[in-house]
Amino acid sequence: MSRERIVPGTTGRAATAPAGPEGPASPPRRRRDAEATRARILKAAAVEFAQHGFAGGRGDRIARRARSSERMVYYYFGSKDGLFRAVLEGAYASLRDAERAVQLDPDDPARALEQFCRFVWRYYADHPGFISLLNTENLHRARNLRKSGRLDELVGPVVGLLSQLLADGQARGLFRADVDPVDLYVAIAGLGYFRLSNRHTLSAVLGRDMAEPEGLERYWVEAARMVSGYVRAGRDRL
Amino acid sequence: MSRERIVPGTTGRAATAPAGPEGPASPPRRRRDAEATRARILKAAAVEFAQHGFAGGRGDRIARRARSSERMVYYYFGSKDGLFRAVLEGAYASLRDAERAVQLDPDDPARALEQFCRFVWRYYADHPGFISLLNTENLHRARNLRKSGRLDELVGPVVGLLSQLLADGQARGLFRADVDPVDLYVAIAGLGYFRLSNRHTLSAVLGRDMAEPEGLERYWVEAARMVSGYVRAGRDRL
Amino acid sequence: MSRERIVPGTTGRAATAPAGPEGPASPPRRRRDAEATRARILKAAAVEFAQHGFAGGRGDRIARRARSSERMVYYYFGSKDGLFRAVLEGAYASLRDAERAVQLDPDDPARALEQFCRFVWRYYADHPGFISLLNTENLHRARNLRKSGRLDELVGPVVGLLSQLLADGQARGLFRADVDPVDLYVAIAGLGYFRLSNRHTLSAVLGRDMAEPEGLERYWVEAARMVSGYVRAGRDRL
Amino acid sequence: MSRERIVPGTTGRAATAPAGPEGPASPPRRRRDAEATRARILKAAAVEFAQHGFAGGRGDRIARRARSSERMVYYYFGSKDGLFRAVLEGAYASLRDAERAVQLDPDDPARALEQFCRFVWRYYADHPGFISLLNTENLHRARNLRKSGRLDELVGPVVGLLSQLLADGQARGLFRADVDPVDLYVAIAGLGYFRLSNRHTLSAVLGRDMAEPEGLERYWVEAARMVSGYVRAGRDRL
DNA sequence: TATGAATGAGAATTCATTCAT
DNA sequence: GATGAATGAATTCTCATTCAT
Repeated sequence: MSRERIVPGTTGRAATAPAGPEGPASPPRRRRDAEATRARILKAAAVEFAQHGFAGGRGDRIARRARSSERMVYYYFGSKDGLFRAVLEGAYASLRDAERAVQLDPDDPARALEQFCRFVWRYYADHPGFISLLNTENLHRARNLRKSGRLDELVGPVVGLLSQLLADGQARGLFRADVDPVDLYVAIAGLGYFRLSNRHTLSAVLGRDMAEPEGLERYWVEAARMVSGYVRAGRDRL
Repeated sequence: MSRERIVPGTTGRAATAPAGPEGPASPPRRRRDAEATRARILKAAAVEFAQHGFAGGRGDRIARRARSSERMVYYYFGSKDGLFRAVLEGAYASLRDAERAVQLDPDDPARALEQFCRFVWRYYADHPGFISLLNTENLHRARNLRKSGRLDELVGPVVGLLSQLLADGQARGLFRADVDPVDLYVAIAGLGYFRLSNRHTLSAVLGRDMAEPEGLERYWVEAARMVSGYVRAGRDRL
Repeated sequence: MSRERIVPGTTGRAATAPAGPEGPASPPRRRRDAEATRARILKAAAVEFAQHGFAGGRGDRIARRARSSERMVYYYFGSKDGLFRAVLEGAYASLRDAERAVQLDPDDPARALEQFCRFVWRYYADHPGFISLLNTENLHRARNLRKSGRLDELVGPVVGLLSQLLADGQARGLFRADVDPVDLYVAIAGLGYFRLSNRHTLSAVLGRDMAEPEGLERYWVEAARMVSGYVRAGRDRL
Repeated sequence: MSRERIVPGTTGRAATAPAGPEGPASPPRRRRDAEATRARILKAAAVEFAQHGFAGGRGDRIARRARSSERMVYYYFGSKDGLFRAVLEGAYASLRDAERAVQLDPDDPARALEQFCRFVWRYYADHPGFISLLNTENLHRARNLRKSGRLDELVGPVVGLLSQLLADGQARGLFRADVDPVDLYVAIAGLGYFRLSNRHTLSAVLGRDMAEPEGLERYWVEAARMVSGYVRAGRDRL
């Protein structure tokens, strides 16, 4: 593990080369094989690590799911560690891309805040594998993330969005002035994350399916109320 | 793994029965040793699984930390699965015991609610291993917990306490009437859990140490406000 | 490789526990199994490494030759490195034991010198595996030997013997006074070592079997002359 | 390994033919590149095999050091075996070339003998990789050398030179008559070879750096005395 | 002449577990 | 109640090599 190795293929995202003047119809040339193989492995690994964690993740299952060989895993990613890191980076990159695409109502900070919450929570609900990956990475004390080198690139604009939104609301006298955006983000995230990340133990203990859509929707409605009420102006002295 | 085996020794907590009125008496020699060994293994395993997860947990490290042998691990717990289950049960039992001991102000529901939140959050802060164990168990879709058989016995009174507290507040016209205690519990728990369970990735991404005591305290103050504001009567229509 | 591991069994030589009053007839008790297994592996490894070097040595062949399993190799020696180190230490220990047992004529330094040469040369001829092991260890720049920790214990009295012998001869006026014992030892050793260590390439190139007993004996006779002539008094000015 | 394959390009030395009378001319482009690549690979392989032996030698390291690819290694040399053989042949060819160039004083056999020794010993000192290669080839029982086919071509005139020199000295009554040139050559070679080939273990055991220039020079002086004394006439009966 | 992708076979090492006493 | 010896079956990773272009 962790030995430095020369690794072929592109490290970045798959070739989304602009089609250019020759039109969009270029056939999948041979070269794509490499990237396709690499991508299949990466995807299979994401599933495997999400399902079994890092230590529990098995190379042969990844290879099988990717319709490739264990050998290719090492060819493209060098080590199990390297593969996990690539999966993790991919997961963060996807989140960042989603964050960049969020649409918040610029004219209604209160509405925008709810949209923000909904985006965060829905992302968790739609990406259970991401939650699992984060848990695994935290088990590792974020060592892969810290080693990544691409960290800057991977961090999304989410806190910035929230800051902006809060500033807007404050400027309009709608929101109170003493809210820390980072802490608020953590609170919002926690409200959505925990219910899903711990759904199995919670379901076992509380006797209620935590991921069931209607219950989840009801919960989100209340959680959004909690957040909205908290930021509302005129409630500072509580 | 997983094979059921007949295993000697008690499965429950070690006999730490207070000697009581019969005096200090000579300690039962042999039995004592056995239970001491078993307890050391259990503790060592709790540390190991918290640090490395289930799949990443190593029998030899557990044995070494317990100043015992791998052989003894199997002697007492039958399998790695069995050992993990025992650790998990122990963790839940400890939580339950703590929950049973919570003191909430019976005359001031608002204060009681804050005490409740503080208890939950502090428990997480004081038991990082418990968080890790829960994450691992959720990775396993709670299969150990569900298989446990002792589940009833392990579930603490925490939701009951919250329900009671809410009912008190409602009766006094302090709290709104439409709060679901389970969802509120999940929200409270999430507010405290996520920040700590994901502290390493959050710290890496947000550039702020999420477990640092002062920051944590400030966060808890705000989170408590969020919860208090949410349950307060007269805010239903929001 | 090289990870520290707890390794069972004695690290030293096999139990040559003095029989004591109960007589020498103690039957091979169970306990001996471990040492017997360990010894078989060690011997098999010595053969394997001598035949194929370290990198070319195969664990499965060692296991097969030892009538054991690869697993046991790791049980007893922790790693391939550890096994090689044990083999090397064993080889040096055997040499040291042989050196301790050399008999040199105390009354005839000239004769003693020839006995000394003969001992060294014969040891090489009788232990081709030792030569191969030394070559392998030199390929590794003696890293195992230096890491050994038991180095003092492993170095034999051979240079001391030669020094003594030279001193005796000088005291009697038989040997010249300016001979460096270490350099002389290296010269003597080289005279015997090279012919055997390089016998295959030499045989191929020179067209004569370098290890053939009669040719070897003739060579030794001449080499002994060379050494004797060199140390003889009255030849200093050459 | 070992499979015979049809391989392009010359097996012998790269075309370093002096341009001669036909002038400097424009260098043949393509061919030049190919041979340069081949030569770089060969050199890199020599270093790699000298450093790690045959089994320990790694194709990727060779490729990297040669600023080429593993693929090219196979393109030019067909197999690891083939590559090693080429390296070995190159090493012997270089030795032969050096031997052909030795200058021995034709008028002073005693001096010539010392020159001979010095040449042999210095060659070892200047070519530690050659020593390592020989050791590796002896580990393989000289199978590559024997299979080479170019063996005649590769054997240098060194024993012939020594024979001639001895005959000269005998003719002049300076040297004794019963010296076997092959055995003497082996003795001389051994005196120089062993100290360097085993320098690491010797240094570890004897506590003195065997390759340190001054110590080495002193040793050579004494070793030359040993050889000179041995061949001198009038000492036959010893 | 060159190269990137791919690979089967095997290597070292580890893991959870059991046997015999 | 305890232990040292043993092990089958993985598991990660490497190696020399070949394919297709």
